Amino acid sequence: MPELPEVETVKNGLVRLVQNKTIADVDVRWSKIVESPTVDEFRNNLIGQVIEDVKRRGKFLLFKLTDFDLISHLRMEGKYEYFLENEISKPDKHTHVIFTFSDGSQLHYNDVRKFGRMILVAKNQGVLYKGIKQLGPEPTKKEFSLTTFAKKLQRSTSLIKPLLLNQKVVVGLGNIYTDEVLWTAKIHPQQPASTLKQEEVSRLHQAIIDILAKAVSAGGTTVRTYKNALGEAGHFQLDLKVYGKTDEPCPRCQTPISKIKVAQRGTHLCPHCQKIKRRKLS
DNA sequence: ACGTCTGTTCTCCT
DNA sequence: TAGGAGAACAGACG
Repeated sequence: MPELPEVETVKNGLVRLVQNKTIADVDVRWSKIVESPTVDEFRNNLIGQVIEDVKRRGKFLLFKLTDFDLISHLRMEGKYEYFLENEISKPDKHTHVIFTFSDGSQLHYNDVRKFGRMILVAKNQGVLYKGIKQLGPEPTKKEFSLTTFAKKLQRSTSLIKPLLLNQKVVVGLGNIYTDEVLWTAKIHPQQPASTLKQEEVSRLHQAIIDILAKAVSAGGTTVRTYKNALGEAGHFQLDLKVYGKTDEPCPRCQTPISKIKVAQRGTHLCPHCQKIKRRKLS
């Protein structure tokens, strides 16, 4: 499900719902969700811990506990759902982890495709976890330097779309926002990254910052099943220009949006606004 | 009924 | 070391 704006929205919901709650019990119903340590240690270490805060880094959630960091990645379809004691619903076959708090309320982790993962590490060691350590900057004006971005594009042999999906250059983009950002910057997804002109790099950089920020304000995008921790859909889907708009007119030039495959991912673009420019690879 | 599609990222291989 | 293919899994759709 989630790219950065959706994870940010889930994080904000979790802060409202479970901050300062004490974990009284943990039921792991699908053990592969817990990557490490063992399920027994995971459970034993979590019991008695207070959720002091919930943070986000890239698409990772970071629960800051009394003595541990709990890392959670939702991958494609992971969801958190919170229940007060008097309205707890029965777990279904997609409920893989249940946290019960000392006030009787529960937080369920649901994941139809079972791709999501949780990792429990020592306090403040979350940032050292491999998947987090290798992440690029957050897509904000403050963290995301245009000159560093330009240099990384220059040195890459990759096409621009797969490069943006790889979280090492900048975090937060997934398949939806990558298509949106490239349309906004008028760049073809299959343009080799090293052939972008300075002006294009600059437009792309700005589009990444702007679109992700706007999508956060809109509470994320719901195109299929995404819901935040409060069970609410996002509404950035109303602002999508190309994702899921195959054969609909481009909002800029009315040319029908086409859908192609790039790096095995469905990719939407305007064939008029986004043309591959034949340039020397430098 | 079956092949294809789906919001992610990790591992393996060249 | 970078980057492409395949894997992990389940369900919806035509």
